[in-house]
Amino acid sequence: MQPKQILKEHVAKIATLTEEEFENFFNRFELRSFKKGQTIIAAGDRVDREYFVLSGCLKSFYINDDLKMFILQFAMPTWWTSDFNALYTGAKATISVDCITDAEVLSLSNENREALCKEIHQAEHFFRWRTNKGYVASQKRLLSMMNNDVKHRYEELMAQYPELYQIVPKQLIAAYLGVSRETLSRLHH
Amino acid sequence: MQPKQILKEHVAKIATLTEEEFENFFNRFELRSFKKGQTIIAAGDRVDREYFVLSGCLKSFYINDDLKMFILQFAMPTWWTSDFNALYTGAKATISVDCITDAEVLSLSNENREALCKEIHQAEHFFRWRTNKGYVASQKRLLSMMNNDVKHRYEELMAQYPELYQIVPKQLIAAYLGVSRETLSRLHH
DNA sequence: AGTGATTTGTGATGTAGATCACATTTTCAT
DNA sequence: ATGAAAATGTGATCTACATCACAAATCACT
Repeated sequence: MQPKQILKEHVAKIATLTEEEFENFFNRFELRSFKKGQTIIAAGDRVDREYFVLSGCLKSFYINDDLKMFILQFAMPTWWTSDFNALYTGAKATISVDCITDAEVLSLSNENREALCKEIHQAEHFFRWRTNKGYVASQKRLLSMMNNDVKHRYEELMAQYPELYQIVPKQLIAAYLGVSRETLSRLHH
Repeated sequence: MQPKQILKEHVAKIATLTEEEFENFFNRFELRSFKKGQTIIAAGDRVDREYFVLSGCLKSFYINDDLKMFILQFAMPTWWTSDFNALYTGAKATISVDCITDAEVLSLSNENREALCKEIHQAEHFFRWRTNKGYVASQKRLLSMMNNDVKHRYEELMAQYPELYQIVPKQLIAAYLGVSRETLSRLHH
């Protein structure tokens, strides 16, 4: 499927744009391809774009002072990713984003997003609901983190994204669950 | 300060409404007062309102099968709270909200929020940015949960909301940090 | 296909925080 | 003011998970 079509169907789930409006909407994006392992945002960068995933799998992650990695999100097709704090506030990135597999994305600048939201009421509507959903998902994950043990969280993740098991090295799954790779490995006993 | 004025100043930080627009905006809210200990949303309820805190302190929380409580948010003045998942999806509440102190809130129905967003482009803008901020804060908390030990998280919370120490029983602070009250009590050694 | 790098599994040991039990203090309603 | 209920402190013990160490397996590049 074409990038344009993928985005169109995604947006249509939330907002109603006319043909011309969607034309304008789509034209604000840039198509980009990345290879497995490539970095899209590195900690310390100025961030002025967010990314809509067309194909492949990205990860957004934080690395602490002990060089331990924590994964915020595996970004699969039709997911949005960036360092949203840096993007919204102008602060330097503390979250990095890179490619777990080869990937195609549509990138949208902060400026273009705000222009769209201003020009097209339904675009603002779309971005409001996109974030509403992200917010609810993030709160659910926080609760699961506090409430459930590793095994439970692992099964939850695999139930939701079975495809991850194939694509993503286990140590990254551990970094998402907030657990050591050794403990994850021992889970199957 | 008057409820109207509090809301006006809060909204003005994000969106620009004309006098008439704000008049319409404000009139969609209902002023309500609650006593300490009163329940605003109980798990299992249908949720059709969100709440803007004018005074006092609310908590939103989840209770698991073992009757252990986890606090998602202490809602202080100018904070918004609800079970947003239930509110947005129509599902029954899994999150409850009640009053830690006597409190005054402005309550807004789902219906009225959507009507406002439709009628007033800047209202949609406002709610988009409100959630953007919530989303970023939630992700930060998730990372802190994965990365930092209890002591660190406790100091972080106290640095951000020193007033909580006076107002909120320690066991509730423990329930926010995701730690037992005993461990929190031993932190000061 | 072969070789170095990355990923995974697994044992031994350490530790932050949970749980249980009970005493003490504080709060609140009458 | 007074008694009941709620909140807090603290010792003893338990446990899920971390960390370290190393071996085995898998991946990726020329």
